[in-house]
Amino acid sequence: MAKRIIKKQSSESEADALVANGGSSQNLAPLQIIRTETVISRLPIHNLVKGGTVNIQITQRNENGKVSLHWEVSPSNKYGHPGQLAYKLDTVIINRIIDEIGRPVPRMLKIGTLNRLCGELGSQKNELKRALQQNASTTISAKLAYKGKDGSEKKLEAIFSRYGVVFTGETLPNGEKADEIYVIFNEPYLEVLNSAPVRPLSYDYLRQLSPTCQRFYEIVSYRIYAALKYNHPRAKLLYSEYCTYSAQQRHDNFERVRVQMYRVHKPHLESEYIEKVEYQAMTDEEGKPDWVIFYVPGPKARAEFDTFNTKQGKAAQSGEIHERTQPEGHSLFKMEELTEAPTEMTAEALVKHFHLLARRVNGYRPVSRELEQAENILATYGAPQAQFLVEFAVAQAAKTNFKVRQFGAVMQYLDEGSAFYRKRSVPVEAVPVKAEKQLNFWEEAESETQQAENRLAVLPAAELAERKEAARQSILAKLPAAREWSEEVMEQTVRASLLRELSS
DNA sequence: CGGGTCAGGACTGCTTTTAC
DNA sequence: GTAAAAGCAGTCCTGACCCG
Repeated sequence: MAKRIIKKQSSESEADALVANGGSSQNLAPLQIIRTETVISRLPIHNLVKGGTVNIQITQRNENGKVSLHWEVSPSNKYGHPGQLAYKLDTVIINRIIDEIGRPVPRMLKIGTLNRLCGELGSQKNELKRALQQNASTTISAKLAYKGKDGSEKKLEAIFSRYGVVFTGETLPNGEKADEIYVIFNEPYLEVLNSAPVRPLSYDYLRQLSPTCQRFYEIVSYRIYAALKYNHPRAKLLYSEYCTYSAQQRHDNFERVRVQMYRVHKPHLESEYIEKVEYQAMTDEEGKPDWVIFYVPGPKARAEFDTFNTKQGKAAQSGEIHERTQPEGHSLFKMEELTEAPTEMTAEALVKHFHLLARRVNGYRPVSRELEQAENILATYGAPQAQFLVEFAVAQAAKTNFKVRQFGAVMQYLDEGSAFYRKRSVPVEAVPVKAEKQLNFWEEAESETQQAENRLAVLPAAELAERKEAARQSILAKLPAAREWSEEVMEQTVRASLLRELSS
């Protein structure tokens, strides 16, 4: 059986070829942009931390308690957990060859000789061979849903290894002797490679980074890209999720976190991919300390964004678009829940954004009065400013220890936030909240709100009416559109205002 | 070409020091 | 008091060399 080869510029008719030449005979000048699939590459497989063992197991449930994402990586006892070299091999060599070949990806890919790959990665031959064996022998148990590049709903439910390896001189499935090293993709992985959206990364940049810094770049680039696309000043990333998706150790002491992340951030700050890093303390659902990390994109990120949005990059954008259009309940990753901006800022999205930031409630279902309030804000201020106002309100409330619980509380900050928004040259900083303070924050919130409600309940009728009227006038002064609100919405907003007064 | 050995370097996590 | 940087120890990687 004759071996069929796909050249770099393969024609459509050749696309189903059994064997592809991954570039061993071609110039290996790196591409400026590499497009990688957006499903499996976002989840951790490799142990990038030296000196420690990692147990990669992620399970996420939706609001109904049903498993929406299961991801478990089981390395081979014989070859060990794929580490840094195996990671570089996947991201620098194999992903690049896949990108060069284009879609559909053939089942069998020629990746080169040990010597040449060693030259590319600067490694020893036996180490490289082991890295390939580690990648090939590591099994993944996955259950997840994703959106295909054609927009269709896809599922990945399988226990699989991504590919097998045939070394030089060994026998290929077609009976021939391998003249170089080949990887043979297994069906679940091949399906993802051919159906998942892709997203662009700067190949030159990721190549020069150390593995942990490269992984950070892969993770944060989604957020940076989104922040630039939607013209937001900062991108956000949860520390806990960074740790989960990079398989790095998670600390609960801020000094540890800062030092750990300092090293990860350093090359990106030096290269000006990131201009500024800020932390905001919070707690996760289990009450463990966590931090929202804000990143101000630097000139390099902007230049990258511009490149991706011109010539070569245009074709590679589908990935980042699809990641933001996951229908509710089908979100692949929890990481998406803190994305800087939904594709379209609807009233529902705005309310959800508020409850996520203010109360760490995921998948909140807005009630009608909240939707009405959000619609009013959107109509008055427009989507970008509306989102800013929500974030501003949450930050300002944290400053004064006001435990915002209802969307109506945002109304209190509209004029102040709007003034800040107009002076965009003056950045609104994240309000740093000490971890130890934050630990008890929400525990206190319940009782404080209850106390405020108790105070409200015992107010003399005359004083209550007076306070309500003052609050109503204040809201109307701040937000002329409030004149159009229903009585119920106005009542709720006034009530939120009074609770704030009484809890301070 | 594949594999083994080994000294030096790189990286990570943690602690301590320094600067403000 | 806090943030940034330096120092340290342990582990793993890297590159050179050698052998079959």
